[in-house]
Amino acid sequence: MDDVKAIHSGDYRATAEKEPAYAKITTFFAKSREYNCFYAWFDSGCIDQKNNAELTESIPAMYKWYQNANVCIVRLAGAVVGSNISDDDWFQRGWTLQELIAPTHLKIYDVLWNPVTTDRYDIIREPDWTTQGNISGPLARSLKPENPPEPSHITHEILNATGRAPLVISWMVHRRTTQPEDRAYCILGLLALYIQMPLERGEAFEKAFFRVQMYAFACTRERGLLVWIGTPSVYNSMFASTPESCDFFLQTIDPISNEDAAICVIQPSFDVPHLVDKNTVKMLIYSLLDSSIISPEHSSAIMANITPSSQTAGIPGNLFLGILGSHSLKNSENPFNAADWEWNSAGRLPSDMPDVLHYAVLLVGNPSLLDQPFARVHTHRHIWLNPGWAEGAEPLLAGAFSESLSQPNQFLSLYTMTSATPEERYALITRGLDEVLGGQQIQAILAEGKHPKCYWGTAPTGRPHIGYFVALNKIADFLRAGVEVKILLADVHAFLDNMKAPLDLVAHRTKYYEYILLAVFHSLGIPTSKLVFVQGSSYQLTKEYNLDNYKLCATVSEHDAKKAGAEVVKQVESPLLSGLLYPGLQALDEEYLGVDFQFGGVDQRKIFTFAELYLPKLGYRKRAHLMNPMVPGLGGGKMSASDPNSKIDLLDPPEVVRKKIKSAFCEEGNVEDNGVLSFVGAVLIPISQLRKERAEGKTMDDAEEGKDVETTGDQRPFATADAPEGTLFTVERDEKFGGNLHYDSFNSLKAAFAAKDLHPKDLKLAVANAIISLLAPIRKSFEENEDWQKVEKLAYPDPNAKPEKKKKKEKVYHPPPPGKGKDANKPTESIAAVPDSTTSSPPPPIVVGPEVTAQASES
RNA sequence: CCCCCGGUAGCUCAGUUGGAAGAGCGUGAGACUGUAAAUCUCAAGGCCACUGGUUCGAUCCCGGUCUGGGGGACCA
Repeated sequence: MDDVKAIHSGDYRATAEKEPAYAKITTFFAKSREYNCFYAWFDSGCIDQKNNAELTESIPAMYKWYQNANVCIVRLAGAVVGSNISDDDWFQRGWTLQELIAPTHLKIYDVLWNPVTTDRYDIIREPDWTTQGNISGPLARSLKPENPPEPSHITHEILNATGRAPLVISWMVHRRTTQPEDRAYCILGLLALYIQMPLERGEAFEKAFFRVQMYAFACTRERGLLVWIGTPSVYNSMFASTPESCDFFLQTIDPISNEDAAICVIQPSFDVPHLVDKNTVKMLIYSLLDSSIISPEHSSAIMANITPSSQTAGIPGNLFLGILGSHSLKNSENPFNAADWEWNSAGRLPSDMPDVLHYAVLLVGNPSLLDQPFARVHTHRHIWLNPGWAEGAEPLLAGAFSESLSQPNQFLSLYTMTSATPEERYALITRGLDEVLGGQQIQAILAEGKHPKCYWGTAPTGRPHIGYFVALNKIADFLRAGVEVKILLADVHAFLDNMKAPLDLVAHRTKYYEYILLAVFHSLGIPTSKLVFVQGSSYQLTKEYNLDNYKLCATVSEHDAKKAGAEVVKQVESPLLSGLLYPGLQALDEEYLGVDFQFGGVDQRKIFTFAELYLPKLGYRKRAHLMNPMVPGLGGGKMSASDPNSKIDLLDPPEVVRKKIKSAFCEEGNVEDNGVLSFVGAVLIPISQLRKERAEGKTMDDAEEGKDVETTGDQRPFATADAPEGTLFTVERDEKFGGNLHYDSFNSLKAAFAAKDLHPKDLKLAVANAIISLLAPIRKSFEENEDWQKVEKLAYPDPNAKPEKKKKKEKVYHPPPPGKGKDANKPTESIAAVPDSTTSSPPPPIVVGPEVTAQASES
């Protein structure tokens, strides 16, 4: 229909009637009338190919449009009645697949508009769920052989069934499109109705194919998408890289035998904003069972082994089903890295294995084959497994599966909750905090053996300062306690809060924040693979979110909104409306991020109580709130982002750090109003504590802490080599004043300072050195990362560079005539200044200014 | 849409019947203390929003523009 496109885009009024496409369209309309249709739709004329928004909306919907049409009329451009119509190009193209499959009533004409059969309809499919198994009509089941499965044989029942994905995808193997990415896009509607996936023209096929699978999976949880054989997508190894991987309907695949094995690897990518959850793993097991990879008798044996009714049925022969996981890998790295699987070398699952994994591997087959690469199944020789599993020697494994099937949320929790009691976890989660609201909720979650979810949000406004260490360090505690942590980059909030980040900067600042937060986490030894970064605008602009926001606006009084934001939202003389929305959005985030509690500074308290009050009024669950203490500013008062001297930026170079610490207010013996001392208590001691515990191996759930390959910088506590056991902070001091001082707690340090045993200057030097050592790795990663540096320039344009030195207008001084002017009543002075001017005529202008030339007098 | 008021140093604001721009706070340097603060001494900083006009001369008077605030717009 390329000719139609020409009409569509060109000036058709003059030439339209001469175009062949015009005749085609009018005939199409005439045929439509024969089927009593008064409205007709055709793709090339009714979708503006240049309008990306329209495309995005249309493409997934087209399937539904075809399905709901009274009749779908097809004209084969390369066939005439009598020839073999199934050779026509229409059966080879990608976009035409849904035209063949979706309609309830399909009528096919040849190139001369002769109907290919005398029947009113050629293929009729019943759409109703009771009759969807029916397919009839003269061309149904007769155009092509039934095997391999062919679209003209397929009923809607099959298309709606779980496990349909490989079938649908396999049809694309032999179909083609003009644009490579369309080969992926055109099955979107078949896989998931009503899905909205942004289309990118010129996108590489593999990326497009991955996104189609991901969106379809997110939308439908169609587990058939996980069933494929071949090379995994580079974007996410859950999914196939090409449609050919799903083509096992077309080729003979031997079921897994005792001499064979299959491995599936689940690896979420950054594009999938959640970790592999238990249900995904479970679904993968089912999809393996569904697939023809596993022979029926093995399949039933596995089922028997994992269903709760049977105890220890055992799997015949060497066949076994195993599961592994790792959370130490970076998304981009090869999951088959031997080093990352070392923890399995003990021959059993680790006792503190979390139920949320970054990688999960399901294995079916003969473990002795794992030392060799497989032809059909992607795998790698480096995986090590304990063969003992195969013989059912690990009854826990079977127990885990049966547990998982009876209680969907308990999958693998057998392994995760053995190392620490709920009480210990709760104590770890809440230690060092200023206040906890709704702690019982967290205790209840822990008591059930589940992992609480939390989020910490930050609005990308000014450059982050060292106060961030308090919150970020606390997150290490959360991870150790098995909390799932999301980091919200609240870009929308940054804009709403008095436009602290203008719209053109906010995207860059978000990126900048992501870089710097990652660098800080790495410098603290916190494995970032466990953290999920979420950008606020990724969900805060959706329809549902906005509707909830409006609901909230109709619930909250202006007075309450204003009060809730009083501490956090910048208070100005004439506040903007956006500031009133701020607390509401933050409340909704708890629901939309699906967390159990929110974590933030005590300055967030009003917003937190606001959320606790109003979220239930929208029918949502009330969340718990944890608040960390605030670090006071160096000059006393708040550490404010707007006052550069009250804060130290995370990227400040050592000289600046020393200078700022030096100028801080720090009165001898004064422990109340002392920013330097408070910083030791709020940041340095906790970090030291964390490092000490890590050195002692007390990291509980977070086994990777400090071992992450990304970890940068010195990870020792702030204590010198000569410090006694248990020292958390050493103050180096000149022998003249008595030598080094060692403290094992903040209280002892504070007491020493109050008693004036510890001099402010010594403290300042020690603190400055500690801060410098904390910041060094962050600065280093900044200097090594060119992208980050580019983003920094875009995010924080130099204000001094912007106003291109306004040229000064030359000033011409016109002395007042004698007797006039300000000093007229002091005649001696003015006459002395202009001795020649005795008349009343004004003196000539005197040009003032260094670079003034003749131009001045011209003007 | 109508009326009123404002825009001067980083901040809060003075000021001039039109005659080379001021304070307080803040900032920087120095002195005094084993840090800082306090105190003292010194210093830096302004297209007086933009743009036309009147004038020998405009931050000031007049017009326009931009921008911020307050009030009104037939309800009492």
